[in-house]
Amino acid sequence: MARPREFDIADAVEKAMNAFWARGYNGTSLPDLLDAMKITRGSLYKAFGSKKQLFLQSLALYDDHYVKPSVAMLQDVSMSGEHRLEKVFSGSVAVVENGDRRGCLLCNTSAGASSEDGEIASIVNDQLDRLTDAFFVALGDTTIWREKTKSRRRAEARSLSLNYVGLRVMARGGQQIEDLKMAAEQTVKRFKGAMT
Amino acid sequence: MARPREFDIADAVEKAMNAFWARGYNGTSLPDLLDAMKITRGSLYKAFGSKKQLFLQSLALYDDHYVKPSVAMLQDVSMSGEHRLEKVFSGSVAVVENGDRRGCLLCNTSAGASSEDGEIASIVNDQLDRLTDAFFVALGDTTIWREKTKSRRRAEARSLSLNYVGLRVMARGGQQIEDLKMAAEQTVKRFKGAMT
DNA sequence: AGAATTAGGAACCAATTGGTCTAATAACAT
DNA sequence: ATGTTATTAGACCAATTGGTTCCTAATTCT
Repeated sequence: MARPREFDIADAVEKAMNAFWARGYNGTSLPDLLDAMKITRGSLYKAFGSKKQLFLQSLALYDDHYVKPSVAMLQDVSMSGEHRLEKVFSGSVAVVENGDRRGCLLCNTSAGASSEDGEIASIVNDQLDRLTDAFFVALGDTTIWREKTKSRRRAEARSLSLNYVGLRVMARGGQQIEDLKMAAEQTVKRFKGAMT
Repeated sequence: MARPREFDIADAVEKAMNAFWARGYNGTSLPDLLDAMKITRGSLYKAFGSKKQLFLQSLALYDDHYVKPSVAMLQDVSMSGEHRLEKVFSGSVAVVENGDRRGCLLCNTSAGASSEDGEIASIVNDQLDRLTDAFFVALGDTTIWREKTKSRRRAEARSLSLNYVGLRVMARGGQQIEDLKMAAEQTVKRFKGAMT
């Protein structure tokens, strides 16, 4: 009978995800991961095979924990489209106000590891695209955008994605909270009215 | 009399800047830099002191070559504000169409090295802030935004900065050109009219 | 020619990197 | 107690990292 594993795989992946989120893929070394995960080298390689595979699993967990719930929220018709979209932007500012400047694992990776590894890029872009699609859905439930053509809403969803990524990167890069807040609020006006 | 230097400092810094731009600060190793700059280790350390100092000089060169000229262009009253702003966004898409997916050294650094080094973050944010200020100036020369309050223009300049950073990061991360283009064009509509 | 001074070259350094390997361990079955 | 099997522990590996050191080289001056 085999010796049982002493750690929980899902728990370990979550710890790795947080390490990668804080330091980026390239900036997170094996010792960093071992520290964060509280396991030894042999255990890490036995369970995950390689640093990259562990990163891919971290991206999948990020999807489960953050992207899918955000997409679901953006598609939740029990709330107005305005409210749903606003939650994304105000939420991104709120975490900074709470002292969390990690930004978004997808956005950080887009600017870093993606250009070195097409597989990573593909997975990251798939997640970002799903977020854009969810922006599109929520725009269809706003007073301002519901009556415009799908094509226009599609374009605006893409422009909102630029705002989202920009907001997350600027937050991570240390921009002033007041500036981030103002930028986010102005972005919100685009689907909430008062764009005059 | 000392032996004369065999390479040109400015030329070497430009080559370093391009290496850092392509691979990021942490992703660019000393051998990468020596290759790109065509000098030896001793020469690099003699001339620049450290990898970080070389990076700071690369950021300064990026400012001279890209940020200052963009700021000047955005403030050039011989063109309409609309035209100036549009040039920034269409130009960012055009370089991608030309095969250049490096993004923007500032944006990449914001998502990467900045969080590990406050000095780098400060310099990067100073440059980004100047770009935002230049957006503000150009907005004041657009038909749509010239008659609104400074406060509103300030907010919109910040929101446009999110779009700019998002566009550059998405480009680097490998997003489809058509999507980037649509996002940029939709962003342009915000100061060029036809936001209906 | 020798002196002075900085640059170039190449070896070296300690530390770190992602990954490998082997022995001991933990669990259950016989 | 022995056998089986996957896990853990910790040492090891080749390569790489940013930086240092020391000797040689290039230039001008006296």
